[in-house]
Amino acid sequence: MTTSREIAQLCGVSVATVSRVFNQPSTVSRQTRERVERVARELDYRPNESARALASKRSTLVGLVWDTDHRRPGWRHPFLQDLLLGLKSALSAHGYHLLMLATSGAETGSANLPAVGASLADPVAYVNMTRRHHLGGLILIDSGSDAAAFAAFAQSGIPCVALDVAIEGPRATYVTSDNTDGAEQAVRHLIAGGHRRIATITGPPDNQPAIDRLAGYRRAMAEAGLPVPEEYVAEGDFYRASGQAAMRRLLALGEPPTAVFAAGDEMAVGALLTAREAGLRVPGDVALAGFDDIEIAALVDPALTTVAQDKAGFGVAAAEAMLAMINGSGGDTPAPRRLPTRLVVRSST
Amino acid sequence: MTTSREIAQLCGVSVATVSRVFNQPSTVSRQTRERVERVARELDYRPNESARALASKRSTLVGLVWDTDHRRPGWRHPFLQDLLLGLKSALSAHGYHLLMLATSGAETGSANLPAVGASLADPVAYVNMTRRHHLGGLILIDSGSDAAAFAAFAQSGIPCVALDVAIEGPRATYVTSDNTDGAEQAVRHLIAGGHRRIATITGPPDNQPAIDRLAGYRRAMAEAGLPVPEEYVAEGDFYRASGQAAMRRLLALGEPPTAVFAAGDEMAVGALLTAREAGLRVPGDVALAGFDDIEIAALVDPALTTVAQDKAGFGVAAAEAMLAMINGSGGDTPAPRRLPTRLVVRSST
DNA sequence: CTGAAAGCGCTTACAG
DNA sequence: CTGAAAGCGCTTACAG
Repeated sequence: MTTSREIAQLCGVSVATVSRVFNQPSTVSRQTRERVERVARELDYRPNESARALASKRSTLVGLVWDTDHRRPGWRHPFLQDLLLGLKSALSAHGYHLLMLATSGAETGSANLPAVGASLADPVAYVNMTRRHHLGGLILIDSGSDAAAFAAFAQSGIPCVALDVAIEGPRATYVTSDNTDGAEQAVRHLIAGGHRRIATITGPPDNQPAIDRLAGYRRAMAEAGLPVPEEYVAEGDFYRASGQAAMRRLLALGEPPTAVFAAGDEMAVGALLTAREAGLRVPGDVALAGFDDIEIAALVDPALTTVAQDKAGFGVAAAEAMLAMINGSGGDTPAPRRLPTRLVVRSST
Repeated sequence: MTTSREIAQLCGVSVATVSRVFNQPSTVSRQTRERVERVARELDYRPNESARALASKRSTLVGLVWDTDHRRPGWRHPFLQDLLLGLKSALSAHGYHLLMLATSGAETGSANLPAVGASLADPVAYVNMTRRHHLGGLILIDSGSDAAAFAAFAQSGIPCVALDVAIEGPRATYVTSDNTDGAEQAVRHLIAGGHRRIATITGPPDNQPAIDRLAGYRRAMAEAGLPVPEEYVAEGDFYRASGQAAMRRLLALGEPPTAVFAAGDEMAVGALLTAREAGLRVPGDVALAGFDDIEIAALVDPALTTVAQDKAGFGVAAAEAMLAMINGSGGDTPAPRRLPTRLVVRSST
């Protein structure tokens, strides 16, 4: 590994000048700058990240908080792969790397070293990791009910971008899909298909996207002047089994719905299975729409009408917000972003 | 952030002693050690990672090489989420974090700073990143045809663990499923079901798991004394569309197979769709088995018989191999691991 | 068993 | 525009 000292010697300048060429190029004369740049390129020089972070207190790392504790409900993210891909490529384009922060398992840490992993039960641990590594900020992926911990991060002053959960703080923002609008589109589509008895299967009541999707359902129903009897709002938890259970309850009703909007595709698939078991034709006897457009949505029979999110765009938007805060002058925290969704009509409606 | 200096002052010792308590505890008297440990715990002290890495030349980071260049064929990993989960939790348990290394996009790097991202076309860039960040090693995920680049990493002396691709080098090893055995199990199962005309849809011919699965198919066929006409080996690329195309070719044969083993579930699903289109009943007219046990395998109709890999165990095994090399005395590179697979019989056979 | 000192490779005021 | 110097917070021979 070539060091700044070697470059400096070869160019007949001090290491300070070499450093300036890469950090405040405008303060260096064009002549020296070009000389240093050329030699650096030839020797494939790049500053040592540990030294740079130590001296400048800023690294090129952005932390990812994604609690994978087995003991958590830990629902699988509907599109983690695309999300990571978007995050990573947008960060990469600006020279940043994504650090998946260790989460403390039961017996984290060696016998001697203090524990290294963090748990969302103890947000301070993450804050400490952020400072020890001089991370540029934290990207927060909700794994179920991390809102409280995320709020703590947001207050710490560390740049934070949360996905699908609203946070606020001096340097905190979030990215989400326009869940309300997406749900509204789906329910309007059902209404346009002639349905009037339309039920919904919701996500967990403390989950923001779930709340917003329910609001979209209610709004579309209200717009059309359709009633929403209490029993038509069946609670689920985004998992398939809860969709099955909710669908059984709906079908057992005196006046069962002729259409169901499930706030997540997994639940929609569960509802589909239950309808099939009950001998109902989909969409003939009951129409079904979901949310997320996960891979299996297109594959079940009948293929599921659903609301697609901009999966990779989600990651890109989060990365952009983070970079804006890192490079920004400080006061300019980006506003929350609400990405548009798109109704994908298939044969289940 | 409390520093080692503060701890030292509070304990009335030198920073050297504080450092020793955490790095070579046996060289410190029990009395001082306990005092330092207590104070450190009270102040929630943990060493600054940048400083530690700079001074010791070793960090608590392990790099993940996963090329996500859009221009690559970039087939989606069949179970990236579980893989990451396994990796992350096993690394976390030993205080290591996973660093997703930036890949150079088209225009990586700011105007002034040298480009930061690396491309597999230029393995040296990754090697440099490894040294600049003092990474403990590199975990290599193949995204299609990275074998050449991976071989270069393996020769660099950096601890490397590849997933599903065989590498060798002074400190290199790999983890894979027992693909041959898994395929053999699947094909034996078809044979046991009375089939004799059994075809296979393969993965790319340069892909190691694809090669091994084909070998397993051949072995099972040979064991049973069944012929394998050339046309019964239909090449695919692991994607669904290739499974459809291959299935069409197989069905057009003079003597079409009565059973097909696809070397990947996506292709098996493609084959299933094609069979359905052709008006064939599965498994009545043609039985189908896949490989991977991805989520949709259980969901298609009929549900797919397939070979399940130990998804999270994959990540754990890779992490363990890496940790063994990092903490090992040096000479002891772990032997490649071949994880057992498990046949999951469903209704497509 | 412990401390003083050098050093890891940078960055950043401070002078000039 | 440039350099000398201090410093970032640790670790690690080297003495004692």
